[in-house]
Amino acid sequence: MTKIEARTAKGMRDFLPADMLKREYVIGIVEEVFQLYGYEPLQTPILETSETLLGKYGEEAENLIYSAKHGRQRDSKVAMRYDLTVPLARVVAQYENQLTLPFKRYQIAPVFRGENPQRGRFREFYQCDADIVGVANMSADAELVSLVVTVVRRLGFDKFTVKINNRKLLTGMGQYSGVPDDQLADLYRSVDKFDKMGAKGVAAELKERGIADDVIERMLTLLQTKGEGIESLDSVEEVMGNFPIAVEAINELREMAENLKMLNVPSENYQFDFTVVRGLGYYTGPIFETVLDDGSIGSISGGGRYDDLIGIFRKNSLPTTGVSLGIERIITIMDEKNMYPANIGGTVVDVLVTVFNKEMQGASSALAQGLRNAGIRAELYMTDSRLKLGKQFNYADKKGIPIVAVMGPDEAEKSIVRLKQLSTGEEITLAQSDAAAKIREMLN
RNA sequence: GUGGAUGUAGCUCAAUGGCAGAGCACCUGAUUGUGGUUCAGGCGGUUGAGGGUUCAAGUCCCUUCAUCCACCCCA
Repeated sequence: MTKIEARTAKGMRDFLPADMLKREYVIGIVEEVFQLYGYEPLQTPILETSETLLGKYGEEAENLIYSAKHGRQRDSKVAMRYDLTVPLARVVAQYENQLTLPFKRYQIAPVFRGENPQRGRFREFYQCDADIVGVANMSADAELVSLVVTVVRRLGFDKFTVKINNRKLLTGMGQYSGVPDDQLADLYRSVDKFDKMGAKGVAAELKERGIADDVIERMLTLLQTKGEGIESLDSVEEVMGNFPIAVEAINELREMAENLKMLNVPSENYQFDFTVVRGLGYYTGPIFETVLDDGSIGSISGGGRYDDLIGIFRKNSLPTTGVSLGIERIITIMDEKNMYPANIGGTVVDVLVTVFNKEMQGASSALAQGLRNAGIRAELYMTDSRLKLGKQFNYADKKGIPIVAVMGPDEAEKSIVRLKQLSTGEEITLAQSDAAAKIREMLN
């Protein structure tokens, strides 16, 4: 029989135990902070009806949506979720009578995109979303920024910035500069590359798209408006005070700034940056994304307001804003910089209980069960070959199990046990009834 | 979708067109109540796949597949 090559599909990954322990550490912090801010868990299916997913993300993104069908189906009527935001909109519309507004939910789950994988980018990846449905004012948007800052700080990052902009402001700038309405999308796409290409690169690309030189110049000057805190907002308002949509945008950002202050968000962790665009089509108001100051990877979180999305599933829309943490990128960086506590990774086992010989298996099993009942994560040694203590120690050492409990005839007879801490080689003998307490002490 | 790089043992990699190798890992023993070190031995291959050139191909040529990196886009 020919063997099937063991491999994962393109862009898909397995997480072995050592990786999973790190992921669970990161996800645990994210979830803890989400709950600290009062967000509730939600789970939705991986498969949604195609109708639910299509037409929400823009043409380019739509090409990356996986469809799914079973063997007896000719056409695919369902597709794999592309993010967690559209499913949320669906849920809100579907269960509105069971939900109390404002609805604050979080969801940590895999999503699927048929992109070409590269560093920190995969076809299946986890998103960690927190969203607020039913609040139109900026206290919601500011809370999300505060939430992101708290998560990222707790994970051990200190040099990072949440860049904040407003879709309405971009539209206003386009109108002021004289960009035709039908070219606004092109404009956004080019401006989005500001980080990589700089002002000159963006200018060149806009020119290529057929936008006039003087328009480009006005636009780029506005985009690059800089200033401490809300100063940049003042400067932009001076120029665009006559454009209602720009004024609306600026007022929203001012309101956000006030709220961020009330929430004590460290000022070095956020700034207004008018070059932030964000790709997804559904954003309508403030938008934000988080970048590490050393620029080592793309954004590690993104979000913004999408007041119209729920309206696709329901007669009246609901004001909604949300944020998504890019946990895969965060983990990529944390792996590279080894930002995990020392006790993360390796194994979950606290103690290995040895088995001296076949006759002694009962005594060892009883000890292991006793430890488990006391809350100690105990592994009972198992093998198909000859039982040898040396091999059992070797096994514990290789797996990174910190403590070995030696249980032999002498110990069984006297109801004692020998505990050995592998890191120090230190060994003590004590009553079996005291073992759990002692192990707990040795683990600290 | 576009461009570049790379595919040899489980992993990391060698091998002028001339016998497919090393290190690590794994298993066994030295060592029948104690791990990391050491020593001895063992397991392990359709050189990604298919075709071509040649007395001879891991090596050269063609095709194809896969992976990685970058672009596009995005978390």
